[in-house]
Amino acid sequence: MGTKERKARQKTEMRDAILSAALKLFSDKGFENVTMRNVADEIEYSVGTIYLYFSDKDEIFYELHKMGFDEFYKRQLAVQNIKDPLSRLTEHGLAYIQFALDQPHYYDLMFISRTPGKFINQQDEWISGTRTYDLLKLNISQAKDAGYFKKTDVEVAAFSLWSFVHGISSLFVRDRMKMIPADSIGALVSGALKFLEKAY
Amino acid sequence: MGTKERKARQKTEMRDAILSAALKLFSDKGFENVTMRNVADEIEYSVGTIYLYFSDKDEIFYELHKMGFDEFYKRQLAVQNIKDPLSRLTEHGLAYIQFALDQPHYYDLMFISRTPGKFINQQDEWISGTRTYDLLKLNISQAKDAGYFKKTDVEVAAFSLWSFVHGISSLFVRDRMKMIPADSIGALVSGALKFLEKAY
DNA sequence: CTCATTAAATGAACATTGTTTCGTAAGTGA
DNA sequence: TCACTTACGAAACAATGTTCATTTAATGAG
Repeated sequence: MGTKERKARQKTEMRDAILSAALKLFSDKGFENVTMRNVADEIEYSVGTIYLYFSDKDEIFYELHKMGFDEFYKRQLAVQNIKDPLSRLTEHGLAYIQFALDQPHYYDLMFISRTPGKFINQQDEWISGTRTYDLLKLNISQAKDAGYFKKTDVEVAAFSLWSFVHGISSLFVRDRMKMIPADSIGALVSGALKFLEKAY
Repeated sequence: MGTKERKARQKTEMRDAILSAALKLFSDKGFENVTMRNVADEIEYSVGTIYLYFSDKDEIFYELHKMGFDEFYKRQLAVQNIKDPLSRLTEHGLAYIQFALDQPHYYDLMFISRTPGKFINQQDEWISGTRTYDLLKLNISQAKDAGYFKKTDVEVAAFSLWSFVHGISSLFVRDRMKMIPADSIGALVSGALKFLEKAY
C-alpha cells in the first residue's frame, strides 16, 4: 500500500506550496514585509499549519536562499561556453549583475539581508557561495594563462571583481543610486565593466 | 525672563540624550534590534516620552542617518590635503572603507538599510550623499588633469570607484566574506585598491 | 503665597508581528 | 467498527511600535 508514499508526497507538495506562495509574496513586498499570516492566506490554510512544515520563518528564508543560489549558479554556468577568457570574464560579471536586476529579492536574501543567527555556522550555507566564487577564480586563472592579470594574485583579482559587481548590484537593490539619473545606469554599468577590464 | 530659552534648550538636550542613547544601543545590537523600550530604559524615561521628541522610530533613524553622513564627509575631507592625485584617490577609497569598518552600524544605516518610505523623497536626504560623490568626482577629474583616466569618462570612473569601495564595505558589514579567511582580508583590501589603480 | 492653567511625563492599552498550544475533525488500519 | 494517529484551525502568548487618558510638575497672574 502506497499510503506512506502518498503522505510523503503530500508533505513535500505542501512545503512547495508554502515556498512558492512565500516566494510570490516577497517578490512583491520584500521578505521582511511578508507576514506568516500573509503566507497562510495565500495558500488558504491557517497560520499554524505553516509551522507543521517549517520550524519558523527563518527556515523559509533559508530554503529560498538555497533556491536562489541554485538559480544563480545556473546563470553563471551559462556563460562558460564563451571561448575568449576576457569576454567570458566580462560576461560573467554581467550575468552576476543581471541576476541582481532580474531577481532583486533573491539577491537581497542571498547577499544583503542579515542572515538569521541560526544559520551562520551551517556549513552548506555557503557551499553554493563558494561554488560560484571558485568558478570566478577559475575564469581568472584561465585569463591569467591567456596573458591577463600579469602581476595580480588570483585571490586579489577574485576579491576585487566580486566586490565590484556586488557593489553595483547592492547599490541598485537597496536603491542607493538616487544621485544618478535612472536612464543612464545601464550605460554606466557597461562602462564600468569596460573600465575595469583595463586593470586586467 | 529666559524660561522660554531654557525650555528650548532642555528640549534639544532631551532630543540629544535620546539620540545618543539610541546610537549607543544600536552600535551594540544593530538598529533593528533596538526597541523603543530599550531606548526608554537607557535614558530612564518611559516609552511615551520618546514620542514627545520624535514622531516615530523612523525619525530617529533619519537623524542618525544625517549624523553619520556628517562624520563620513569629515573623514573624506581629511584626505584632501594629499598632494599627489593618484595617492589621494587611493586614500580616499581607503578612508571610505575604513569608515565602514569603524562604524559598521552607521554605514549600514546610510548605505544598506532599507530607508523608511517616508524619507525616500526627502531632497536633503542625499545632499550629504551627493556632497561626497561630488568630492570623488573632483578628485577624479584632478587625477585626469594629471594624466590618469585617459580614456575614461568621469561619471563612469566615479560610478566604478564608488561601486568598488561600497562592494567591499557592504560585504564586510553584512558579513558575506565567510569564504575568505579573516586574517587575509586586510591584505586583500589593499591589494584590491592597488589592483584597481591599474585601470586609472 | 495661592491656585488655576499649561506643559511634561507616565504607563496602560492597542494593533500587529512570530510562535505555541490545545481541541477537533478527518483519515487509517486492525 | 472503532481505537489511534495525523492534519488542521482558532485562540492565546510574548514582544514590537505607537497612542492616549491620566497624573505629575512647573509656571506665573492675582
